[in-house]
Amino acid sequence: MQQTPFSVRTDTVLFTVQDKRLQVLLQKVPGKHQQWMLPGGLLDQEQDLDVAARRALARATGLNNVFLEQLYSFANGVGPGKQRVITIAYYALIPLDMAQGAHDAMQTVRWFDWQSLPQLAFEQLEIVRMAQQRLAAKLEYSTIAFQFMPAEFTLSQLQTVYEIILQAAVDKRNFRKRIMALGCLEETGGQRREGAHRPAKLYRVKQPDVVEYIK
Amino acid sequence: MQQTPFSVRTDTVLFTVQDKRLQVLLQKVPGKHQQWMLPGGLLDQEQDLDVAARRALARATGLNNVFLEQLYSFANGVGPGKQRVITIAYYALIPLDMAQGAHDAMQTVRWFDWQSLPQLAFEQLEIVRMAQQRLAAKLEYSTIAFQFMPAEFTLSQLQTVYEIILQAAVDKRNFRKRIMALGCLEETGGQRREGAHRPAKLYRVKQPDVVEYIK
DNA sequence: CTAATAGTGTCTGTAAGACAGTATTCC
DNA sequence: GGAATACTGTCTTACAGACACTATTAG
Repeated sequence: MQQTPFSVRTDTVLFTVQDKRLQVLLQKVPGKHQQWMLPGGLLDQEQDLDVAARRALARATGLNNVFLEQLYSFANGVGPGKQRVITIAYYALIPLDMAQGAHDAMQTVRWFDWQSLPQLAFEQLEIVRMAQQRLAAKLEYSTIAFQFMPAEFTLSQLQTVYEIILQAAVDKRNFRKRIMALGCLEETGGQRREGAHRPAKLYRVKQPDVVEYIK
Repeated sequence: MQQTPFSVRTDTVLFTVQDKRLQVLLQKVPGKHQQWMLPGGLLDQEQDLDVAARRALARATGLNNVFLEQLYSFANGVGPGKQRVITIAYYALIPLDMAQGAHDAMQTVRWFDWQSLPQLAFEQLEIVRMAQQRLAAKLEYSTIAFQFMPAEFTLSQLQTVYEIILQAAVDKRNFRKRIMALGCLEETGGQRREGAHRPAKLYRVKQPDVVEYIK
């Protein structure tokens, strides 16, 4: 059987929440002026797709050990005589306080509001859309939102993350009841003062690396 | 940048429910004695991965227009000097009354209870496990189970499908209450007699091609 | 009349959602 | 004391689950 040769790449939608917006990290297309793309790269001798995606993300941002999950695969760039490209899309989340680090690490990357991205290859826009949908869905039935949280955080911070991603206001009392009922958080004992008002209790996630299904 | 050449294949876990078991269709490995594999094939100039998966499935089984969804992608067969293979896994469902057709179409395929499969390549066993988990999860939050149903069916048949996939007994009254509340079914007006007992009403799915998220 | 499956309603407990006032701090 | 955010509890409603008897048929 005649086989077509393929290139295979992983591309990752890296999310964070910053400035009251859900943001996506994009990387400059090398050599091209003001063109952007998802961080990613061609697959070579990596054993594992996840490893390849993590490595490409680390190369672009300097970030390791982020939450990362496979999203969907696409066949792009079809055309007679062209080499075909298979894209394995991933999405990843980093805590609020690491976003600045990603930005500074190299000057080739930048955060964009996910709803006002610059020009991207068509399939990459589709990937971002799909990733945002998956993220919003997972907020409802898993503890994925904790992946956005720094080591210590207030419940108001967490609520803000939910409101931004779901694009809807959330009732404070019901939210706290629900979150605390999960049993995943514990008080650190510390407080945060940041204005002319009562200080907020700080919490931490008991098992920060575990994303659980709930309900 | 040096590129490794890849083969890309789609492999599909085709499910049906038959003989009170969730069954998976496997295909004989050509040339090999008593070895089985998931129906699938190498990708060539297909425009779309879904199209390729459907075509490979149709080639093996003669079936078209089945419910089919992408599952996950894997990088297999790693080894120095070897050509690497990327597998895009799919899963598909067919109605109870089409399973016999798939079996008869060619003598190269057979249904197996998903819990007692013959020897398979390791990654294919993993794919089946993952597909079964996805299917069981989707039963709870979507109308995917209707994809197993023939054009007309009884509520007891439908309940049996749920019980087999979830591997748990279901209360008849609560089940009917919940299913009818979805508003996806309508009575055909017909009945089915099949024994020394009261005949069952027949139902059909209002929009058989739509799988909805519920709750 | 027996055996076998189809069909049906109520009660109870739990979880989600609506809703408003007090507490603490900084200036 | 004013402004700003943290923090807390009750009531109502909807859905999920437990539970048992009648209906209809073939033989």
